[in-house]
Amino acid sequence: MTDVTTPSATPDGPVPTRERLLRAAAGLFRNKGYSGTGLAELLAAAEAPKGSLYHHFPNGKSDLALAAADWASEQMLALIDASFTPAPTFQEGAKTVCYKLAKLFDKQGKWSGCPVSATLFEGPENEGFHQHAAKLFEGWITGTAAHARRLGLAEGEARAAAENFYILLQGGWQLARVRRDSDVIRGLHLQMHTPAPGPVQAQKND
Amino acid sequence: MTDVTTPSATPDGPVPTRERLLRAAAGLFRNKGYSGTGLAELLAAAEAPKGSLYHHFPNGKSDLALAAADWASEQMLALIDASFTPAPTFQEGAKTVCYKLAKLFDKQGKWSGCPVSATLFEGPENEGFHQHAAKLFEGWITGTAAHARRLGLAEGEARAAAENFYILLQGGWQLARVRRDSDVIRGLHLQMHTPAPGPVQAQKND
DNA sequence: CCACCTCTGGACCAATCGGTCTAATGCTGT
DNA sequence: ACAGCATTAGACCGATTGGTCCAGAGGTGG
Repeated sequence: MTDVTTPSATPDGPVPTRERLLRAAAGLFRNKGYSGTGLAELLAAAEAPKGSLYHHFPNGKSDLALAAADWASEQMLALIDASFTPAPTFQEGAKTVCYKLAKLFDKQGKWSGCPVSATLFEGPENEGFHQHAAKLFEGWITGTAAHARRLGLAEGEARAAAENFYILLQGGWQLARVRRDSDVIRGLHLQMHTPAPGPVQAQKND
Repeated sequence: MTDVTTPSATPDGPVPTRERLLRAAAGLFRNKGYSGTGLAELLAAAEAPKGSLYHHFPNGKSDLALAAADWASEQMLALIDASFTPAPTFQEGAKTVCYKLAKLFDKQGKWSGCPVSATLFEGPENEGFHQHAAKLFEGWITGTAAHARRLGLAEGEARAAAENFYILLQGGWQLARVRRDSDVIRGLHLQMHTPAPGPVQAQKND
C-alpha cells in the first residue's frame, strides 16, 4: 500500500493492478451499486485474481469501495478546480462544470450514477460508509465555495451558492440518468439560485 | 409505515399481507437498496412467509419492487396534490411540499433515500426497472406542472418550474441524507429558480 | 545462487442468495 | 357436511455471495 496518491500518473502502458481494481470498482458501483456488484464480476472487469484484491485491500470489498469513492471524488474535485480556476465569474465556472459533467455522462453511457453516492449509500447501518460519503461530499461543497469566494462572493453567499450548485448537480444528474439525456445537466447552470433581489428570510414556521 | 396523507384506505386492524409486503419492501429498499435487501430480511420485516410473496407477486422480488415503487410514488403524488391544491401560489405549494417532506424525512430516521430511485436504479441493465422509474418520475413532474399551470404559470414556465423543483427535491433530499438534517429540505423552496427577478407578470391563463 | 519480499493465481469454504414446490389451512358457496 | 379456491407455511434447491488460505511467480539485494 505504498503511495495511494497516484491517480494515473503512469504512462498508459501497464496499468497497475491496484488501479485496475479501483477503476473497475468505480465503474461497476456507479451502475449497479455496491451490493449489486459481485466480486466475481468485479474481478473479471479488473482482470485481477481474488488474491490481488485482498492483498491491496485487506478488508476486501468494503475497503475497495472506500478507496474507489476517494478516487472518484478526487476526479470530481479536479474537474471542479479545472472548471473554476480559469473562469471569470462563478456562473461561468459553474457552466463549465455542467458542460464537462454532461460530456462525462455521455461518455459513460448515459445511465451511470454518482460514484460516491452509488457506492456509499448502500451500507445499511454502515456508519463508516455514511461518514465517508459525507466527508467527500462536504469536500466538494467546500472546494466549490472556495472558488466562489475567490470569484467575488461574500462568505455566506459563497457557501450557499456552493450548496445550491451541489444540490442542482445531484438532482440534475439523477434526472439526466432517468431520461438518459445529458442536456438536463447542461442546462443546470441556468437554474442556479441567483442571490435574491431582496433579503432572504429563512423562517421556519410549522 | 409513515403515512403521508391517506396511504391505506383499509381500516386499521388487520393489514393484509400484500400491503405488509409492499410497506416492508418500500421501507427496506429505501434504506439498503434493491440488491442490498435480502428476501429473508424482507419477509421477516413483513411477517410473511415466502409462499405469500410468490403468491401475491409471482415474479418474486422484482415484481414486488415494481409494485412497491408504484405504491411509494402514489404516496408522493398524493403529497404533492395535498400541498398544491390549497396553495395560493406555486411558491407556497412548493414550500408546503418541502416542509411535509422534511417532516417525513425526520420520521423515517433521517437516513432513508428516495423510494423510487433507491428501488429502481439498481437493475444492472434491467431496462424494465429503468423505464418504470422514468415513468413514475415523469408523473411527479407532470403532476407538479399541472398545479403550476393551474396556479398561473404559463405552459412552458410550468413545465420548467416543475422540473426545477424536482431537481431540487432530489438533490436536496440526498444532501439531507448525507447530513442527516432535514433543514436542507426545508430550505429548498427558497432556492427555486425564479425566471425573472422583477415583478411577476403575465398571469394569463387562457 | 539464494533468501526475501511483494504480488498473483485460484482452489476452497460456509453463508446466503432468490426461487420452487408441496402440504396444510383457512374461507367461501352449496 | 362437502368441494373448491385463495392463502399460508416452510422445507428444500442450485447458484452465487464475500472471504480465507496457501502455493508459486517475479523481482531485488546479498
